[in-house]
Amino acid sequence: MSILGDRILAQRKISCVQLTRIPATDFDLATTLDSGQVFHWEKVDGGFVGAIGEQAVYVEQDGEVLKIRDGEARALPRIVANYFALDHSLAEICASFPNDPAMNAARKFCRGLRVIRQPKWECLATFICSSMKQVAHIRQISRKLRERFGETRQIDNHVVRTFPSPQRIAQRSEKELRKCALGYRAKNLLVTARVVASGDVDLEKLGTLSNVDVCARLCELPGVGAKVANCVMLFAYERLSAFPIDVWIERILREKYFPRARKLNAKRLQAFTQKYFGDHGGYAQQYLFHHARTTKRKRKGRSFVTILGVR
DNA sequence: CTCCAGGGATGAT
DNA sequence: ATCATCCATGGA
Repeated sequence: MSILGDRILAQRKISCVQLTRIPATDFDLATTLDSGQVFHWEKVDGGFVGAIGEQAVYVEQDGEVLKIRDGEARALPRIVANYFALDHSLAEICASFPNDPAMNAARKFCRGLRVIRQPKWECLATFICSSMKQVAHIRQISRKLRERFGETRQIDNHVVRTFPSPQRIAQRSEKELRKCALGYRAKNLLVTARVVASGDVDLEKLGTLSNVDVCARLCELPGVGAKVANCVMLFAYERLSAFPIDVWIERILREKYFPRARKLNAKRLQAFTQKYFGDHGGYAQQYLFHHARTTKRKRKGRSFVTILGVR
């Protein structure tokens, strides 16, 4: 038989066999990976490849089952289930959302979206790089950081790069980091990496602190303000009440919850969201965010004129 | 081409 | 205490 034939057989064996199945009810993999909380997963034939920490993973969804590539790691099913937070009781969480038109529309639209558990440094570093960047840009920055400074992993015939450790980034220069399209964010990432690498701030230990204390400690880091801190709390510290307010969410809040209101500064908005959205506010926020960002095409009135006017 | 993006730090009122 | 400005970059 020809070499090509052998190769095809080998490939078919890899892609059809050796997939571990884990139950995943109330879960939508593609929606979750496209919801702007994680930025490095890449779509490949039928599924996605990416890294969970240091481990390369292939994962695809078949109804209420996740099929994952069983690599060397015995604990991979447990790692995947933990990463995608399959233990969150999503039905209860969604039922706890406020009952209002915007929230109901988002809840219906985002069915199966879960707030995942990300590695702390990776999440912190990525969101430091996220300021004034569109999701597509953040994906590109994440990819460049991984390509230049991360480590190579292999899953099937795909190459996956891990996110570089704080030590790894700490020993680069600001100029090197700027080559990853970071702009002014390079210095913030570099200084934060050096603070974390030095042990001056222990990201794991912050997990034992209260919400306000975690937020305060994170905000001491350069490039970390209220919004980034809340993203890290929500996506890496499992503080499900953390409610990040970015330009999208602020627009939604003003349009849907405070139509023609004056005197709405960031502090008042933040106070409202904590009280109104409650213990699972972070989930509610993520649903509102993804719904708005995904259905942005329908901007009304003047925008159509603008769109038609430009070529 | 212009617009704007999962903001934060700084200096001016 | 609140508000305005600047900061770099590239996809849409």
